[in-house]
Amino acid sequence: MSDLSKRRLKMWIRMLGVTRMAERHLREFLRVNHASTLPRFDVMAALYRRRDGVAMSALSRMLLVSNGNATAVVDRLEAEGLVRRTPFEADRRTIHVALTPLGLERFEGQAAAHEAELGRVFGGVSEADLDTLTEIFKRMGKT
Amino acid sequence: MSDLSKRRLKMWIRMLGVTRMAERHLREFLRVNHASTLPRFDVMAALYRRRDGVAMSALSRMLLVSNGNATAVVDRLEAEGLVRRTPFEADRRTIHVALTPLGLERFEGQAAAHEAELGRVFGGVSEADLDTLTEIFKRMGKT
DNA sequence: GTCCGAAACTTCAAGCTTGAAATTGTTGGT
DNA sequence: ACCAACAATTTCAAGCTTGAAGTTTCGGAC
Repeated sequence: MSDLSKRRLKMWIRMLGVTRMAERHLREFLRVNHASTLPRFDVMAALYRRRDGVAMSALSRMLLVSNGNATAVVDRLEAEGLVRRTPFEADRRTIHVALTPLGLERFEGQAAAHEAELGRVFGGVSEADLDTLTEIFKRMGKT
Repeated sequence: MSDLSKRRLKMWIRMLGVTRMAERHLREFLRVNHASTLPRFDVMAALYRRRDGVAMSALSRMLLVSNGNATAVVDRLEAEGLVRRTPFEADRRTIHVALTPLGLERFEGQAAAHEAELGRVFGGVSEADLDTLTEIFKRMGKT
């Protein structure tokens, strides 16, 4: 195998390591301080950005997870009263999901804490590195 | 919240996106072409690097997963005959896991294909970006 | 030698995730 | 109006993952 493909592999392994570290830290944080989980937080964050509600399919596309997965997480959030499903009249196949007032309140509490926690996870990263990463990831996303 | 913390959040979200894309692509590749999964591949890769076998605890530390998780994946690989558990005489609490000849053969077949597949996933990334990322991730790992 | 705390694994329940199959609704061609 | 293809969602089985509790073993204090 070429040297280039070895370098790709090395980069990927390191990237995976950093991502797992950060996820582990954030999962622990949500569990201990907010009795929640990463997938729940992700769903609520997506619904927070689209306050008017989104279709289930749009939700799973945003989060890059399968449809069945989105259904399962939304089921649990709905059972806890944090999220609401509303039938969409114009097309009765689709269902709109949105945060309930309780969900909104709960999420806003968690979001600030989550943002602060990221400071603990990535505190050692220089501002220059931060912006370099964002730039490169942005380019990668377009491919 | 500070501008800095917003930039951290932005970086993290993009990083997560890229990682999920890549994982999804690789998972699909392993499923279709090798009837396998990412966790199985990860375990076998770890065992390939430590050909003489490792303790279960060392394995889960390498992979950044819980002990229970390592047990479950090794159980399945063992049932398929790809991996072997050997009691360790010097300390009967620990168990050594190693690839079987079949597992070794199977992994070598997959590893080259996996490396090639990474070329498809990260083909659009310039060599300069590749090395920049590796550098930064290396620094991040040390924190 | 005995006991107690720590270490290495496994087990377990609950939740997460996937991909495929099933269900229900829409739409366009005829 | 029919119906076949397609689209949105849910259901399902299987596998993944975690954190906590349980089992066995080790090692040091006494």
